[in-house]
Amino acid sequence: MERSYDPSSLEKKWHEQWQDAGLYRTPDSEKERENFMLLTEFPYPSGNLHIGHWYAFALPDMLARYLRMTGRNVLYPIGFDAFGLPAENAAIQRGVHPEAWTRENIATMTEQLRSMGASFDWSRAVSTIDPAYYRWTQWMFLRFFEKGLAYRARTTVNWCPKDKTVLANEQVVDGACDRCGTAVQQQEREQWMLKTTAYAAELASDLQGLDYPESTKAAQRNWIGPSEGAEIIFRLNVPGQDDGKHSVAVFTTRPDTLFGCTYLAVSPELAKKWMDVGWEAPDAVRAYVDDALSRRELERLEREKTGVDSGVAAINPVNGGKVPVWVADYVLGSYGTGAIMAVPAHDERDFEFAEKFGLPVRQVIEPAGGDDSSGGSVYAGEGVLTNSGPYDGLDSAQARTKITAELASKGHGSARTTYRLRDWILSRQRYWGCPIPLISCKECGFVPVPDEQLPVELPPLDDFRPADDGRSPLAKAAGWVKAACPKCGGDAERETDTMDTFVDSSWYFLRYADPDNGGRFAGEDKIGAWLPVPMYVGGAEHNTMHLLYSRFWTRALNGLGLVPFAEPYLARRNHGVILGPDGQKMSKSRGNVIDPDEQVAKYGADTVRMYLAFMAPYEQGGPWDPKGITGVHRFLKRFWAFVHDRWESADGADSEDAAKAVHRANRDIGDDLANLRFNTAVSSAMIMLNALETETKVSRDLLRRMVRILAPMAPHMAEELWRGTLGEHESVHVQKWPEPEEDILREDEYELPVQVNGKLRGRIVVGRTDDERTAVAKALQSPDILRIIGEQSPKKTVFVAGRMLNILVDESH
RNA sequence: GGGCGAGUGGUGGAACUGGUAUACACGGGGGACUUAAAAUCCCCUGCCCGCAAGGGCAUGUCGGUUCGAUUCCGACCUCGCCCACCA
Repeated sequence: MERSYDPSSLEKKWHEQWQDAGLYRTPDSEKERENFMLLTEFPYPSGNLHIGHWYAFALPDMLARYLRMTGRNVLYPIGFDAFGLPAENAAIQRGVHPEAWTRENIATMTEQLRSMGASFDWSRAVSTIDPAYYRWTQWMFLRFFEKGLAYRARTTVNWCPKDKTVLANEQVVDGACDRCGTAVQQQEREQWMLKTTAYAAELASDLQGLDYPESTKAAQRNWIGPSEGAEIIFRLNVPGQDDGKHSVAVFTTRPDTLFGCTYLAVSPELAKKWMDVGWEAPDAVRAYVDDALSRRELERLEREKTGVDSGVAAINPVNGGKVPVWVADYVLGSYGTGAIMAVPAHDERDFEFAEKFGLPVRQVIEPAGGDDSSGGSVYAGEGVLTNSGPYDGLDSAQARTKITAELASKGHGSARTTYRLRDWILSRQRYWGCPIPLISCKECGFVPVPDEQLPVELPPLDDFRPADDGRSPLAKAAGWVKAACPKCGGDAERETDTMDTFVDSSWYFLRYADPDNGGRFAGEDKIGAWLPVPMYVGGAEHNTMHLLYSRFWTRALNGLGLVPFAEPYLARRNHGVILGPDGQKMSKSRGNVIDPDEQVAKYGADTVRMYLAFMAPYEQGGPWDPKGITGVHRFLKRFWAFVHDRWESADGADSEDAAKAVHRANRDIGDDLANLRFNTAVSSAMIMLNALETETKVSRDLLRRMVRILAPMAPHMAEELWRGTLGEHESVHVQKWPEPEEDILREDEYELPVQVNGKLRGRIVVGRTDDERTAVAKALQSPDILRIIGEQSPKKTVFVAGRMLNILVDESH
């Protein structure tokens, strides 16, 4: 008796069944099965699962299931990246404790994630807010601290003068506090930093060996931004001080233009440093620096170039020429040395500045061949040196080498590669993050909390706003802050900053290998069994920061001998974004949000999974089409009905076409899933069913095969058919992926398209092993072809076995 | 300004390594079933000419290589994403 397809009851039934049976619990090793951790980016527990989560998890789940069926011991882990600002906002707005809010969200989302029917191993679920997890975050931090990779430095933070609070970057909207609208200022403070730049060169060069999309590699390279050039030292004449007593280093990629330098420009940040060490700067300079430093970087970028003459003069080391030193905020304090040699003739920015302030422009490069010089008065390209004394006539590349070498020999500079990458500012003045396990002692400085006292747990607190002095809310937990110095035993204070949440996600994949280990972040044997990650699937928005931080973190651990590999992820694939039906990003305010729970209620999880797979290439994504999903739903209903109908009536035999249709789908779906081509995998299944529905002879063997190859895509329906209709006892998800049989797929005869002069003119039936001569002979008997070529005999023929035959004749008139 | 990528029917898209362009699906048209609707099923559906057979045109534009180009090369146009006063 045929039952109608009722996804809601059968899906629920199997979720419970799978869970009770521990179907997706993954052992650390299995006989004759290769371990494979298929990693996806663990979610932030916002409290509600959206369609993007389905895209991120349900589709890789198809790959996980396929890999399992083809003999791998697949770990498909899940967890929660659960520290972060929204929990604090909820606490402040609604009076819920951040932890309570977060834990509740985790509970809700766990249920929603289960409804997806993904093959997560929940027994290994990791949550970054568990002290048992962040204990190891702290432990790793201390190892970095001991090695000098974690250090303290002054940097600026966003400061709201009205709320008297430090703001995270995402709390600054158009330069204003997102709560009160007050203009945000910059404030300097001491922060903990991680020395990511120590690994900049390796992080850039080692990309080569990784199986990442080209765009991801480019994003990484771009972010690290290696730039080759030279550091050049200029002696300074500072009024009121001995000439040449001080000096400044500048970074340039164009030492060949050194003779064209007509002034130096230093960043306000560097000028401030000079003042701090005793420079008696003119009032105008002080005013300018104060003003520039109070502005946000974005604002500095947007306005017209400004600056002020510092009164200091610099000596060009290559010719002894004297040039003025200006302070200008178009120079970045955080890049290179914070100072530049300005060459207005060959740099747009310097030219703009020079023009505004009447500074000289001195041309020292002539475009090679003399052809160019089109456009404005600034030639920024390479060429031949002029007005450059002994270097005249050299080309830019030669001059760079020579000038740099001669400067180096006199101690006036050196070749240098500079990176755009900055050190990682780790400190956050926040409650809901991982505490930094250090104690500040007046006598001993910053002292690590002893390992055996880890984790340093977050103290209970009622008010989660940052303290009025801009310190973290933790500063308000007086009892917690007070501590004895682990070194001298004297009165001391705990560090009150917490860590950036990117820390938590920098090593979570390691914990999946050994989530319950109480003695180490993960046992060495477990790490050896599971890591590095062979495949990491995630959103393109994490191609820069998360990926880079995580790569850095792993490299740092590797440097300490704590993990036996430098790169955490051997392969990476990105997925696209699902947009609303209007083609816009989904948002409540636009009213274009597709709620996955509603879709599941209407069509079932299998339909939602398969529609997401079908709608577009995975790396691309695109708009959700409310009509489009019906096509997939119809397919599943037809598949269901087909298997039911045919199971009872099936006798032993298949028609040849039926067997071909199934084995072809068998092969194609396998290839497609293995390569994350989910859209064509679904299409292959549809083609199979379309072909079968008109076939009368379909055997039970063939039906079994059909159900198994559908299992990765529609796990619930496949299980119900397999164990219900087909009467099997073991889950379909522990079955072997069937091998498509070559004998069945091989065609003894096939239709060969025949072209005449490159135009398709007919088809002939040829044997699989027919050679060119046979094919041509057959073609020349075909009326379709004869009609075109008439009496002519072929001038030339091109034959591609299995593909086509092209017959070339003289064009008739 | 730099980097990466994409332009194929009314729509989402398919096409292996240069070899039958438009698979699969949505939408549309027609029909069956039904009192009706939903659901389901069948047929048609790139454009132009033609009753038909058939022919011509078409993968952003223009060129090139080739027996043959959506695919490779060059120039251009358009769009998207990421980065950006990085010296």
